[in-house]
Amino acid sequence: MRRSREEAAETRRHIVETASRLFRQRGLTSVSVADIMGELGLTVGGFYRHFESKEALVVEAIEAATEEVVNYVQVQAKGDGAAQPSTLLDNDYLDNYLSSFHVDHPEIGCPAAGLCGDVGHEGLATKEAFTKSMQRLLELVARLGPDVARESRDQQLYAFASMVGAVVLARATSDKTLANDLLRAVRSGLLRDTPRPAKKAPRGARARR
Amino acid sequence: MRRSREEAAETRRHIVETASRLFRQRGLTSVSVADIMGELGLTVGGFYRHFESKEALVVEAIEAATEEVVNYVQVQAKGDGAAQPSTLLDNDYLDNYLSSFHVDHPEIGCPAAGLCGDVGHEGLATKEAFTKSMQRLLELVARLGPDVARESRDQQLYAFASMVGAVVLARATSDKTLANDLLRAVRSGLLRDTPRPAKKAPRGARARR
DNA sequence: TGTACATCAGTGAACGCGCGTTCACTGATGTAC
DNA sequence: TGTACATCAGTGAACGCGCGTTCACTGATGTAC
Repeated sequence: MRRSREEAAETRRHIVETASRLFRQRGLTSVSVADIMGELGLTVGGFYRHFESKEALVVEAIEAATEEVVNYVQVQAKGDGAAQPSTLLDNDYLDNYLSSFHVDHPEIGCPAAGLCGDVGHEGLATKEAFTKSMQRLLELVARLGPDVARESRDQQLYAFASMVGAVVLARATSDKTLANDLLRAVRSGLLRDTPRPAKKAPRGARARR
Repeated sequence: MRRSREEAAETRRHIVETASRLFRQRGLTSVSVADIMGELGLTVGGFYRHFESKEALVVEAIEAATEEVVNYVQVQAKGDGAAQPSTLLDNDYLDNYLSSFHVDHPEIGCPAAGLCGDVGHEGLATKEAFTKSMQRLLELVARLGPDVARESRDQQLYAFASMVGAVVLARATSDKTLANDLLRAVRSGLLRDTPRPAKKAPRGARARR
């Protein structure tokens, strides 16, 4: 039953991809190793040829989910008007993030919004992976987020917290109207707010942290 | 081994109180019925004399946690300067919510922040209880939140999402500095933001939804 | 007020089930000659 | 290039454990007379 190195590597990738999807969709605790392997038509035993523990997979799944959304957002941004990261683009990004589609599809959505609740109850390794993910996502907000978030790190953190909060709360409510109100309120709040006096923000590349 | 009606009622209250604390601290899935009963020195079997299922307890625990923090915040507000709900008070409320203490003590903290991640993966009854909780907490924000949140429902939702987001993310990170940055950024964002032109908000009672 | 009996709060063991992890086994893959 | 053998990806059953829930049982409480 041995598989070639290529096949094994592909299996490993499939496990991480499936885990990253299922964890965001149903939570870290509610998805078992058997669920993930089963989704791939494999049995549990083989899992431990690839990972030391479930927690090790959680860490890689968080990394994979983060790469996935970072790439997606960047491709989107380049794809439709390479010249300048315009306000229009900003709004597309915000609209996508604060959409019913995002609320209804955590499995392909932001890992910060999908996992923040669970990660609070997990071990150090998981929290560290989540922290790295947050830092990557904050870079995205700095480069592609609403104008207000380009001003300062504080503005980025504020925008990020409100966006994640809106999506997480929208997912936790049974009231569709309240969910949509939350999304709309945060969207318009972010588009309206303008930081203090003037101090025009540089549009160019922003130093990585 | 039968207990008096009073004793039984007290046991029931103890179960709800303990559950409300443990659920916020360790999550809905990670706390078992046996954990809760064990904390009270009782055995699991007796649980079902008081509740139809674990989910029924989850619903009551959410309600109890909400009442608890609503009462606490209102008493605080009345307690130290009854005359007017002043800006100073607002800042106390914000400071408490966006504090390291709140991040480190979910068991006595905001149920929206403590449970929103879990509730997304739960059944309808739980989501409905959580929705009611959110509505109660939004009233608090409207009455005691930062000035900005008194202007409109959108402002309340925006403030609420950013506050919950900050606390949930702060709890999920292993980086104390990032956690504190999030709290500070949202706090100063909420205190800075002033809604559009002027349109002074009424300070008096606000209609319940 | 006193007695007989029904009620039922809490016990402790058991139910079937799923969890993360381990392990002997399989047979195709990879390697050494 | 061909053969012998070691490796190891994946299988399937088992490990000990904890889960939510059920149930026969207990004895103090509550009630009917």
